[in-house]
Amino acid sequence: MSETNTKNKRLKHKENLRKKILEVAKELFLKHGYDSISIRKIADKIGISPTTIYLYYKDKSDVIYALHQEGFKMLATQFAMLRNVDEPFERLKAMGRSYIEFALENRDFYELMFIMREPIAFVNKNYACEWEEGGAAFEALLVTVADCKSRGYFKQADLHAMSLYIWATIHGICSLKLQGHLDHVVSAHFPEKEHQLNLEKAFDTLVLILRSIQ
Amino acid sequence: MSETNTKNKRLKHKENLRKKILEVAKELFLKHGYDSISIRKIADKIGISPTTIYLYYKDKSDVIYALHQEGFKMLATQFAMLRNVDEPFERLKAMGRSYIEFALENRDFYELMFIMREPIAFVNKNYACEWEEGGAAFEALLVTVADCKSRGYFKQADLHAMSLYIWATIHGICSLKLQGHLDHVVSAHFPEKEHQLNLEKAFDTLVLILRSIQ
DNA sequence: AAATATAATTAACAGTGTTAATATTTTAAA
DNA sequence: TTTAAAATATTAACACTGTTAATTATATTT
Repeated sequence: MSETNTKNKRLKHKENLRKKILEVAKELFLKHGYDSISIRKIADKIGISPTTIYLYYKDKSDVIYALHQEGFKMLATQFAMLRNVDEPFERLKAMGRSYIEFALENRDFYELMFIMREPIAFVNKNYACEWEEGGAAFEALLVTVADCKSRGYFKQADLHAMSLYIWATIHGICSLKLQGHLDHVVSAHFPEKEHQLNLEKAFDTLVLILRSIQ
Repeated sequence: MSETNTKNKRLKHKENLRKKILEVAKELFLKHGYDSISIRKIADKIGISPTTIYLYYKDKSDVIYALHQEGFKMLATQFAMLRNVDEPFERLKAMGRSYIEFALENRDFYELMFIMREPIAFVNKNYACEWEEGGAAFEALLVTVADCKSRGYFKQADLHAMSLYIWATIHGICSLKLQGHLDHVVSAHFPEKEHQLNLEKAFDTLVLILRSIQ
């Protein structure tokens, strides 16, 4: 009885400290960016020794991968709210807007999830399996595109290719925006234009095009 | 006479060492990736002291920015070969293929040029102007899209928005491919498909769509 | 040849991730 | 309850990183 009790306490403590490490890592990440996530800084903030962290995470990229997973949970939560949009093309548009909104409001997380190589390199070398969270998000897109097709949209295109294409386009828009390329290049050629609108205009163009190929 | 001569010699020596530093940095970059570009490693390879590099480049991000510029020269060279393609839509397709080819054959350079934040942060903080090389590449796209429009393509869409959209789409395809997301996510859902084709299929979808909205 | 620029170096600072050896604390058995 | 064992945490150290200030060496000019 008391054995299992103490065991549970230890397990709970382990879990708590593991969570605490992730929490502090997230705090550093959101406050001062990716580069200032440091094992030593995390340890200092918690009040433990840097090496203790290695008892809870394999290495630094393990911590970063945990952060990566956090981000996908956030995105999944946002996507889940769109399930009640019945008309598939409307849902597709809403997903696009939601994705862009996520990218703009969680820039660092988006970078970690879709731009940086480190987290996916970690999962490749350690788990040797696939990328569950990302796969789930892509599945949501696939289902919606399939629904669109069943209602007469995108007749000429392959489901697989079409989904990939849509994701690539919206990711491209977000990626260029976040890295500053969008405003930078465009302002050089269109100094009079309002930069904030570039992203919206690119998205509207996608919607326009998708509608026109119905 | 002899004064200017010795002055020239010194200037030449300065230029040569500056070039040598960049050359070695490029070598390290291409052989072992971005992360193994280190001031100390560059210095060791040349046989000079690490601090000497600071007499030729402001700091590490200055070296990396120089590498960044190298990449844009390479891309410009590749684009220049397409000027003789007369039919604008054919030229647009060729540019897209050329861009993708560049990304696949110079993965590290592409990452440095369009994905990483460091070089553009450097130019922002130091030159306070714009991003010439990138601007030139975008201008080439703009001109081609304008030519397409003048021949009846993309009637409904704005030149500006359309160009941005095309760039974003192709960049998105390249970006997802290079970071491994493309194959990773898709293979989870389509294990039987050939991964190499994902990129081509996404590009073909773009071309199909662009043609259909003529 | 001496004075003066220029160029390059050494030494040091303040960081980084990570490992091996050691100490401490907690749990289980005698 | 005391002792052996297991789990947990720490210190010290290694091998790196970019970068700066002070110093030395080299080349140019007076």
